[in-house]
Amino acid sequence: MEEQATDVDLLASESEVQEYWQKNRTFEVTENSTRPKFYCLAMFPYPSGQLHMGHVRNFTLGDVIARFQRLQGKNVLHPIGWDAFGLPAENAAIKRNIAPATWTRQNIDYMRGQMKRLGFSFDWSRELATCDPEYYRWEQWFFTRMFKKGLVYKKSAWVNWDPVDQTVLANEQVIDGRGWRSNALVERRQLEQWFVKITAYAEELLAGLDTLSGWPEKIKLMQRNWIGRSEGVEMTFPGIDGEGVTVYTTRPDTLMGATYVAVAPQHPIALDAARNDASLAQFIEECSHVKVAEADMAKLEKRGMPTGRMVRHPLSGESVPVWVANFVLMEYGSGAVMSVPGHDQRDWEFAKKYDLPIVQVVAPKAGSDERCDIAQEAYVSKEGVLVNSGEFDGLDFGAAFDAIATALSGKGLGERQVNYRLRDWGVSRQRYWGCPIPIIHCEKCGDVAVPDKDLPVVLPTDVEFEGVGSPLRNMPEWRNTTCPECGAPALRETDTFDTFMESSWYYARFESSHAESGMLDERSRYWGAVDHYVGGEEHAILHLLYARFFHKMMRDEGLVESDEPFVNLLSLGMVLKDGVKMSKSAGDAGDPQFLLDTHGADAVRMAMMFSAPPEQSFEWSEHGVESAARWLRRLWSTVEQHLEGPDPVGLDRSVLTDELRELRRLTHETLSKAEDDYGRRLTFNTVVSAVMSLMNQVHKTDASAPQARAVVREALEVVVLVLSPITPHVSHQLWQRLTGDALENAAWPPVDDSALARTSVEIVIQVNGKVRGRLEASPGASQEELEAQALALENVARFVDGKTVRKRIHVPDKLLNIVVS
RNA sequence: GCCGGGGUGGCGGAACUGGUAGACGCGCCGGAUUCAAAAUCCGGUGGUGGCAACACCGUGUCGGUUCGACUCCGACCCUCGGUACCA
Repeated sequence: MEEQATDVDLLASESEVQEYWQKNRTFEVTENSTRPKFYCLAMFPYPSGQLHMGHVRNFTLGDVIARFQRLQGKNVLHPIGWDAFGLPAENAAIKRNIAPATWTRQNIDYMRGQMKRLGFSFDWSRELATCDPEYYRWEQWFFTRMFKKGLVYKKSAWVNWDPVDQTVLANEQVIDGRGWRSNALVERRQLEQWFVKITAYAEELLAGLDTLSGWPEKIKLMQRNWIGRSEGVEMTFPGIDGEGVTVYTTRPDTLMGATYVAVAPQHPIALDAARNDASLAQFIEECSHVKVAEADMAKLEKRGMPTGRMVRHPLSGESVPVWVANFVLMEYGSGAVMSVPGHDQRDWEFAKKYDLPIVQVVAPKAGSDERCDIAQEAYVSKEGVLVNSGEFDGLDFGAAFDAIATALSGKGLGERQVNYRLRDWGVSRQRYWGCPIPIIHCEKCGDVAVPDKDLPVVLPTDVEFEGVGSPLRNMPEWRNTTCPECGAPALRETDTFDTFMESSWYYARFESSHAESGMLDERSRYWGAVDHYVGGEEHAILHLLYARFFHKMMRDEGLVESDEPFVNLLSLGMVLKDGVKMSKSAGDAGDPQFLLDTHGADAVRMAMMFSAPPEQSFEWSEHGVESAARWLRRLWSTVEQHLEGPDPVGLDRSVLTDELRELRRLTHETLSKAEDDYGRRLTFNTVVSAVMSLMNQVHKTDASAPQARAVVREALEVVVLVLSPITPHVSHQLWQRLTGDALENAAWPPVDDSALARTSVEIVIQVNGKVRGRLEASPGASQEELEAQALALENVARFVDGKTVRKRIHVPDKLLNIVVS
């Protein structure tokens, strides 16, 4: 039936549809709808210059969900904005001598154009950029609330310091221990910085995960592990000739096997000991030339040195040496650990290396088949019982934990304690391109919050930025101010916020778009939590945890009502290019512009959706785009040819041929599958393939008879509608032609269950689990019936004859397995 | 190092609850159309053996559970993401 495809100009057609959307403000939403609300949000992008295929995937997936929910009759909020502060703008400023603000605004303009070209159904009236004073003003306002509440404090923390550029470096700017521009050996330095007490919410952040049934288990598991709640004992090893050392352990049962104590290189006891020990001082100095990152610390060769100090074992009273170890983190716990080389592999290796004693205090229970040879490796199991532990011998893990904790408590040297791996959130950045921290330092009054009436503290944008030193520190006219409390001359804080601050609440601001009366307004009550949040799996921990934390702080401030910001989460795999993730640091690899210009937005969107299911990472290849465009042109010409025929007659189900019944069954199966894939499974690749299969069937159908035309018409309408979330431009045009109505008025049609009924099913016949034949049977055929027919099949008989049938497994309407011996 | 994923034809992937492995598409091969080509349409396509019917092998590796394993369990290899200052 195929004629040659008419040459449809997909590109011209797309700009026509986009003009229509713009003119009709099709996707702008208000809060007074009677339809149920649905808030769909894809993680907003950093304006790095141009979109890459990772963005295309992210926003297409969000758009598909938004458009599907509209077809389901929801009032859909689908906003977009820009995570506009950040490091790359400063890098660009240095490299190209362009102000960060100018560079950022230019990038936003270009990327907005690309997004419009991709046909995303955003409500553009709600667009925001986090570098707008109108936006960050409320972040500053909120920070001062938290400051007054005591959720914000200052403490000293480590940074990577570039001694040549006189600047703090991000971890990614430190390459092999050297500054990326200066190539200077980076040092660790301590600076006074602002922290927000996320640990105060650790328990709630952990418990809240159990309520998030719409989140992938793997994300919740990662967050649980990140928070890292543990139950243990904090105890002190009293000093002999100086200070004692406090340690935290989750294995107090092994305490009698502690043969030394290891402290971080920056631990006070280490620094003190180094004063009279040049080689120790040298060792500590060497340890300071490691990047602040945990991964780098952990990959270090484990090294240590004795401090010469001794402490007393809290129970045995024996002298225990204190060592400095480069793998002990000052910022975790008390910066010291008790070392039990018999029952901790890392301690075991350290003890072997430095010839420290290894004592076994736990042994496998009698009759256990656990391996235990302290000479070869540490025995780390919690299944054993205590030995060599005096009065505690014979106790298992639980009993020993209790007994030793009680003994320590009795001596006043230790207490049970719940500990978290989670650390407080350091929000200070020694950067220019960020939101100014709204604090004023007064010599008399200390750190004072900027009063509401003086907000926002606007970041000056007319700066010379060279990447050396801090521009804000060098701007006395900005920095010098007066104390809001006493009126004396005072200085502004020159640090800016971590950009995770801005991305922790933007979802809420979209709801109360452009509110001038406050951070959020009553519109946030209508929209509530984000119903579906879409974004890359690389944000599984930091961004999503900070946003959950921020939401709870906003709730406790009376700004939002829900406990969690994101009801459902779709965590996307990476789009890889040559095996690595696409990101701003990967340059402009994967700019979709050329593909948009040659094949159009629908083809790019369809190819992207068809490539892989959302959670999966995959290597991007352009090959699918051309074939998607070809497929869409063919769909178009098929619809056109259909419309050239006579007007359709009404569908009469009672007179359909088997072939037409089959096509109708496939049509309604596709409809049913697509609804499930869009709404529940979120696998849009399988929607595309189901629709392709249906079209293959349409092409095989002889559509000359009136009833055939009616069945084909139904199939074409289903194809156009079902595909419309993915290919909105083509669907818009074809729906108009098929139905005479606008696509945005369309509703998802009901599945006709009667069309789904089958007249016969294929049964697979197995012998001993191997497929030996198939047969057609009526649905519901009995096992006896099927077995008789099966044994009549030559190939089945061949494997059964001369053997004894031992068992039959029957899966109704699917399979019969005959087990013989 | 630690935490969390992933590994299926030449390629992207499908198989949803333990029940036909490879749907759908790309690529490739053959055919139609064409003076010829492009475009388009039709057909074939996991490997090995066989004229064929069909058989054997096959979902990273090794082992286990089961009538039956891509799917469940154990060990390992490779790979990707995160690792608190990239966002």
